[in-house]
Amino acid sequence: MAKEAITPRAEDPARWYTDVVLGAELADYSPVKGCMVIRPHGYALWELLRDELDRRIRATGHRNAYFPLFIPQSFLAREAEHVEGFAKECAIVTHTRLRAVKDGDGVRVEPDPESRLEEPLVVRPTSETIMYSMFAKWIQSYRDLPLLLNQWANIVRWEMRTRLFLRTTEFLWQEGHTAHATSQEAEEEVRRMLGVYREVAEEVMALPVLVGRKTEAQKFAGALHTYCLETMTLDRKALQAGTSHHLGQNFARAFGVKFQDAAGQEQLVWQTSWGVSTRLVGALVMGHSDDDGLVLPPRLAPVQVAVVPIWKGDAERTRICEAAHAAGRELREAGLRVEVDDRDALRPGFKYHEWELKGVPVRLELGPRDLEKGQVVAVRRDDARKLPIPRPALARGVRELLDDIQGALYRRALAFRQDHTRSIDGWDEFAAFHDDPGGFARSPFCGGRACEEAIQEATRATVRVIEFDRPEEPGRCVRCGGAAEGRVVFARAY
RNA sequence: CGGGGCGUGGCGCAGCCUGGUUUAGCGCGCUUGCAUGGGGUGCAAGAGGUCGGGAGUUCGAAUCUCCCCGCCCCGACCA
Repeated sequence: MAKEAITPRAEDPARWYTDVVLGAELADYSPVKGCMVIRPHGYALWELLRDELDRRIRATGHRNAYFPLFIPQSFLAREAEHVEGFAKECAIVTHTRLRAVKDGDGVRVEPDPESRLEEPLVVRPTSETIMYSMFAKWIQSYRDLPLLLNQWANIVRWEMRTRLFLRTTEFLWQEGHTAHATSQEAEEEVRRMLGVYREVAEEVMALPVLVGRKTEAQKFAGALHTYCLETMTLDRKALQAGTSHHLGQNFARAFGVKFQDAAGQEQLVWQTSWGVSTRLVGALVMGHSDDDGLVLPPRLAPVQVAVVPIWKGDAERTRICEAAHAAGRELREAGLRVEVDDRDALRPGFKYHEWELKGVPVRLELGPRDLEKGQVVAVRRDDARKLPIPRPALARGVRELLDDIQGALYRRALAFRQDHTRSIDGWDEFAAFHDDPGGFARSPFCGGRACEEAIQEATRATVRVIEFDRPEEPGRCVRCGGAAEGRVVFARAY
């Protein structure tokens, strides 16, 4: 029977996650600590996700641009909170040349002292500073506003502890940066883009998310306030899936991003920034996969359908493979991403496991018996159910199946989150909850920073989100008993 | 940065405590051939290792000692 390729989630969620990512060939460890190689299957997934996001970012009026990887060190220092937030995780370029030095029998290289830079360059941990230095140059008049830019880029944050996709030293992301004439316009922008993220998360990734505001302690360094999406992983932790910041005029002041309004008055712009990253791929794995490997929502699966021909002997092989390729062509013409697995020397069972490991939503089995009956046997990745589809209705049948799986994955994830979300008012129950079942605790919170720290100290849980749609519900803070306006969501987080 | 674990063919490990019958072995994978083919296929033949690095102890080191390096996991920090 089956060889155990993957550590069961119940046994060790951390290893399970790593096993799924490596086994599905999404990524691999790189020679550089904390960095990863995104393999073709993982990159294809990212590209599909990127396209979904990019389309919506453009549709909301933004244009793509590209700013440099390197930022003058002094730029980071211009906005006080921002420095504090990022100083501890920056990679710095100090030299521009290597030189070869004889070392015993061999040669080693070292930075050439002659090439030391006068001002070191920081490898961008995010691009606010370099972008806004340019905004200051481009924006003169209220007629130049709003400025709506987006950039697809890699960034580097020197994290102490990394995990494939969820937190890597270098990662890929999209960062939107906008400038507006009024605070209200900026606020609308911040919420609009959060809505875009929510739509992609829920409709494309089939991941239900909570949306709302971050506390002072959790917001972006340099922002007025931060909005976010939080999703629940299958080990019941919270994972921040996207953020959208109202930057106010903090950076405008620091970089002199000013415009003349219609009345001829000079004013500082109001700015926003928002981003999602390759972490979303991790969220996807953490949100749907099982002990057999990756489970992908059809809308993002690089391979939506794997056709596995089943034959006995050479004569049959030709016939069956022909039929399998014909089915594959038909599905491709219907706009689906299809792989026909006609590899010889591998038995069907092996292929089943392999495609399951890679998360392919639908597998089609086509053997002599099916050919006879004029059908194809479809097998769903999400619940392993098999159902025959009459050959003439193939494309329509598969499409419907994919749509059904997309919906089922969302509902399953939503039910999981609901099952592990609890309203908790008392401290003892609250403290125990995060240890034992774990999940999201909706609890009254006073909003105090010290209180939040004390809670984290005691339970390792933090405020993940103050939901937009929370009911007004005066109560007593779960920790200090002080006045609380309503409940916030607490959880341990990635 | 603290705690734990681990470095032995591509991957996973055994051997180490008690140094020498080890020419360093096993499973998986890989190559070739034949058979097989509706849930991880069988047989046969092969390729592949300076035992993480350095120094030391010893007649002799994968095995003992010291130093260094790297990786994974768990915490503090973070998208």
